[in-house]
Amino acid sequence: MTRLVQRSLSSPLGPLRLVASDLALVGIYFPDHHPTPAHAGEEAARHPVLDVAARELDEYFAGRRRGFTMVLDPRGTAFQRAVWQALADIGFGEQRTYADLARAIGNPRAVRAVGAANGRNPLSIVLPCHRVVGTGGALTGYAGGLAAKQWLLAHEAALAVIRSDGDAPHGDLLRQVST
Amino acid sequence: MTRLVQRSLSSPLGPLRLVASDLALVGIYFPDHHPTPAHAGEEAARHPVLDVAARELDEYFAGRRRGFTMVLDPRGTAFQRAVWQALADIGFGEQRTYADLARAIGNPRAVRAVGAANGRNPLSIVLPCHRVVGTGGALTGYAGGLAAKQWLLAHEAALAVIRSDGDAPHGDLLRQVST
DNA sequence: GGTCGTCTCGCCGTTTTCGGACGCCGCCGC
DNA sequence: GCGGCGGCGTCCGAAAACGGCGAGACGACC
Repeated sequence: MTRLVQRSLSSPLGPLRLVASDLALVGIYFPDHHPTPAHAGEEAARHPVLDVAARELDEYFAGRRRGFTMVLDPRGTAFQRAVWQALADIGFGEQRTYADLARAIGNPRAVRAVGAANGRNPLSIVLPCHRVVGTGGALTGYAGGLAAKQWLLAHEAALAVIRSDGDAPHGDLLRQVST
Repeated sequence: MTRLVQRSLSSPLGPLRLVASDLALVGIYFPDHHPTPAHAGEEAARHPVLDVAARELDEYFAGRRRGFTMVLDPRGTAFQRAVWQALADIGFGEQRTYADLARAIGNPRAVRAVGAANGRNPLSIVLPCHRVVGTGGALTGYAGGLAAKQWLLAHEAALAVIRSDGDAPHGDLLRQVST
């Protein structure tokens, strides 16, 4: 396996850890990511992929970006990659249910397995597993914590519509959830 | 799945249970076959496949037959069928090692898997898994018990060579092994 | 110093076990 | 009735365990 490098990126959700191979981004992890990822590597000052990823994520958090262009290499089983691929089809500000995703990959009864694969998504934010919720609308879970999921959804919702009433309120939501 | 029928056949190795579908023979099992097969069905008085199988097995045990002609339908995974197919290429009185079989199916490192597939051979005797031994010559295992394997090998060895000194001695070998 | 045995460990398909980022259904409170 | 909550059933994939092995590494004997 090719050597991995990493870098920390500060964000509104705390310091994110970006991990890359020579060619592609393989991981984006929250401070206390669950389950704890195995990926690790040495710190890299200059790195083509990490540089792009860091810039685009900064833009995303600043509200100036809705999609990403860096090369991705999400590593997992065939099933997991199928699920993660389906994630990529969910547009900015949209939402899907776990059942939706199961149908999308042609395995409509694999609802729970989809949930598990979602939980193993190594590229949080870029592969938008935060846009997947329960059929009833419940957030149900997130590797970076439900508060982070809520923040991301609010962030996108605020930008997805044409707003006339000032700034997005999602700064507050982070506190709301952590009861 | 098509309905299965069965019949018991007495043999020098005890009563064998023959199982068939409408079209083909799917199982030949020893009295205390290990692992216990799932196949079961109603007793059949007249049945085209079972009739042929019973006759040919009788001839085999009597030393008047070296190959079989009935239609076979060994049910298993793709890998298992590949192994069982390779069994069919081992001639009467010959022997192969598990490593030989692994090479034969083009997967030389799958030695243990070959052993496992061998153990699941549903058509004992007809698909001659008894002709497969360890590299060192050890018998290593048999669904009908090592004594049965030993008996079959001796039975074939005795008939495979042109003998001038009377009858085959394999009746005794059954006792030898069960120490 | 061979050489035979025993032990260990790598291999690989199958089987079993495990656990969950679901979702239905029923109960309870209103 | 209606909505919300909680328990349980179900259904998957993932991971670990399991052999009908075999090659190599040691040790203990001639």
